[in-house]
Amino acid sequence: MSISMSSLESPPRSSVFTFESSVHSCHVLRCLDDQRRRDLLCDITVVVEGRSFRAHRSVLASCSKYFTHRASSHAGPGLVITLPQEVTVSGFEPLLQFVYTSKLLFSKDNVMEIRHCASILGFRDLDSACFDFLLPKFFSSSSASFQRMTCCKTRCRRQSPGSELSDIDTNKDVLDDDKGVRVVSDSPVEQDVGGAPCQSSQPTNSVTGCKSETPAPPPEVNFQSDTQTDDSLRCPKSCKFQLACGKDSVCLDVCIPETTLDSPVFTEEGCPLPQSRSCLPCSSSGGCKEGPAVEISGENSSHCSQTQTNQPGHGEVEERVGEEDGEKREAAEENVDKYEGVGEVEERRREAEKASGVCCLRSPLMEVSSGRTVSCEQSPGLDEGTVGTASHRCPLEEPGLGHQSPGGVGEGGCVLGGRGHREGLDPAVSIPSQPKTEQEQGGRGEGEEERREMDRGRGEGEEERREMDRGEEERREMDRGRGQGEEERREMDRGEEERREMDRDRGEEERRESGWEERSSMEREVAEHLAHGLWSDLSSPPPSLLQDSLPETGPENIQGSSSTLNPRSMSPKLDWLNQLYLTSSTGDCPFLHGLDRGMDSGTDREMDRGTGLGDAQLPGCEGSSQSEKSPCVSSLTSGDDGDSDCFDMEGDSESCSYSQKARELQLPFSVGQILALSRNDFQLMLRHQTLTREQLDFVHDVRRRSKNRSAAQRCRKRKLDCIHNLECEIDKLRTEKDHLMTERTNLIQMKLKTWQSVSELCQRACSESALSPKQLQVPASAYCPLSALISPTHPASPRLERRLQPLASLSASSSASEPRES
DNA sequence: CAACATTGTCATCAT
DNA sequence: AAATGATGACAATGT
Repeated sequence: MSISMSSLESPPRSSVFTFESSVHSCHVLRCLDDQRRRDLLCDITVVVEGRSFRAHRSVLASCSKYFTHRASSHAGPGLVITLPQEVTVSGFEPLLQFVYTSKLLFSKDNVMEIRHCASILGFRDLDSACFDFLLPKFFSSSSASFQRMTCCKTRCRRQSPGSELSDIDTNKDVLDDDKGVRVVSDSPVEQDVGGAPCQSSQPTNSVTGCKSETPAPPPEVNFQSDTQTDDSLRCPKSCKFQLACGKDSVCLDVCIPETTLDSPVFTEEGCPLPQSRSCLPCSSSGGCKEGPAVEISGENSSHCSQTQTNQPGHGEVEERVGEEDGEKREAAEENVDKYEGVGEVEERRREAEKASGVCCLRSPLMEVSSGRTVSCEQSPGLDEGTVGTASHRCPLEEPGLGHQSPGGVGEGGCVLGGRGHREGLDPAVSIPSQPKTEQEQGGRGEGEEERREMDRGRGEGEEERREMDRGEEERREMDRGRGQGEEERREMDRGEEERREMDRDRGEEERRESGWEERSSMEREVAEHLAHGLWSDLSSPPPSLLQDSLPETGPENIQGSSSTLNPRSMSPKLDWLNQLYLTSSTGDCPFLHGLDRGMDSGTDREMDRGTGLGDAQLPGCEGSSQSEKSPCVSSLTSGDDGDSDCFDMEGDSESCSYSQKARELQLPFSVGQILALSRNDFQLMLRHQTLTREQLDFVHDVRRRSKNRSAAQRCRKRKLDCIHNLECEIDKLRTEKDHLMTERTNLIQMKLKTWQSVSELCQRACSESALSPKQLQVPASAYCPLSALISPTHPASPRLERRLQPLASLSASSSASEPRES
């Protein structure tokens, strides 16, 4: 994210904020690259095969052990380093570019040289990270090998040391296989060889997130035996995953949007989470140092990266489990990764690249080291190699991308930076801001739309979440039933769509100017979607805290609305709360920096409506900083552990009475906060407040009632749905019964005819064989009792039908033999 | 005013 | 042990 205000590391109640700019490092590296190209401030000359390359020694040293050693041993300016003969220009040049852009351009022709050079020069970020994964992909003729994940690859290497590279060496002839190159360079969606290291090649059902068939993993990959492969690998509902997510909603948010965008989810075992889990490049090796993910194709890399963060076995990041805000921030960053590579533009580029057979590898570590280390900064224990956030991202991009994007260093960072810029850091790279009209037209409808998006994002691709989405659908139906301006809302939704269209157009233009052209409108939508989806859950408290504090705060407080509405200027008593907001508010979200405005207006109004407090009662609301608000999704959906649910304040009277009581009790926070805070935040709030027994009881009472209220609503809705489903079932069964009855009638008629023909045949047989009917009846009775002949309409028993069959065949044979006899 | 629907709340159980 | 969700039951309110 471009801006994040974190204060977790600061002691509670002390309003210390940290400004973090994730675009800063991106800019730095970009500038350095620019300087290198213009030979500005370069202090080292690298000679390779007689050719000189100017660069900055510190930059080179930061990426290469070789240069670290050589450059540090030479103090003066004008250092000239002649590389060993083994290092070739074709191998070194891409590496140099990689150093300054974090993107590695390579083709099947020079990949080995690059790797060789990287190995010689000690490129930490590339050697094991990239080539250990990449080369086998290039040289493996088996598509199955492409389904392996990076982490697994690393693990496999450990399991069977040297197997990979030796395979490479012995299979160089496969290098020319276009398949390999294409795979590496392209999106794996339609390919028989999974380009992404972290998933199988089979697209999954976009709804279930599961695929029907799971190709057998390559022999050397043993997912089952891998220590990383626990239940959480296979089960999206695994506790571990949820723990890592902080809440399941996060996981879902993370998982869903791809499906929403028809971007297939690749899974390892048919479920989306395994894939994400299995994408952990670092966890397997206990840190990214050993093997940062070298992922292929933006889409899937994004899949992986974004979910990795939520994974428990995530190296050092795992240690931060429990630091919710850190996770939230991290998850948000990962959303950017997801944002990356998803888009038509990139798709086209990949196709073009596929044709050229040239790939571009972006190093996650470079990105990290280049700046997107927000989480890192918050986790002092993380070193460069273990920087969790970006180390999961190893998208492979086409060369054009790198060139076209000035912010080549760290796409994700740039994406974030874009938003960050938009928030004032650098208008030059801004994404078009939402029109002001958005706020006006947004209102309820947009809030609803955004919420739907959030819920969509939260729900698709995961069964449980779908359940919740259904709940949301139900809730919407309830809303419709209540006649809450559904038409108007649709109108607003349409308006929102149009606005987005306009935004897209404008955005394309601006992005072209600012070097963001690789971000398609679709990608941006994805970003919005993700941001909203994720942030809705991640930051449920802030909006409520901000907004719901209003009803609670009396006129006296409203007068000092600046302090009431602005969490950063709230009473010192609530400083810790400020931190709470800031660490999980839209301010953290790179997407929402540019998106929250319209949405917030919608949610504001929604909340206002819910609380029965309109704008008139909230004079400060309009003036409050938008970035300080984040969407609060009032949802009846359940399933999350209560961390994400915002309170649906339906009961105005209750809320008012609560507010009155709260005032009487002199609660230091509002009822809205009580209701809207997540469980953890709520407990945190209570912990930070010294409340009397009465106050505590009240707070818990209010919270319990509100939760129960929404639970009752859900329950009733479910019940109604159940009834409806049963009614549908009854109808269906009725229809089936009618059908069966008709069929029965037909069968009875057929049976009657059959009996008639049989009796005729019997009679003919008697007459032709000159037997008396009695004589014939004796043997025939064994098969065809007369009673049945007399009343053929009587439901025949299966036994009777069985008896009839040989008789019928007998009759048929006899009738067939008749002509011969005659 | 009765009948019905809706909604909030409580009690209880399960997780 | 506490918090939470689900659900049956009851009461208040609205239609």
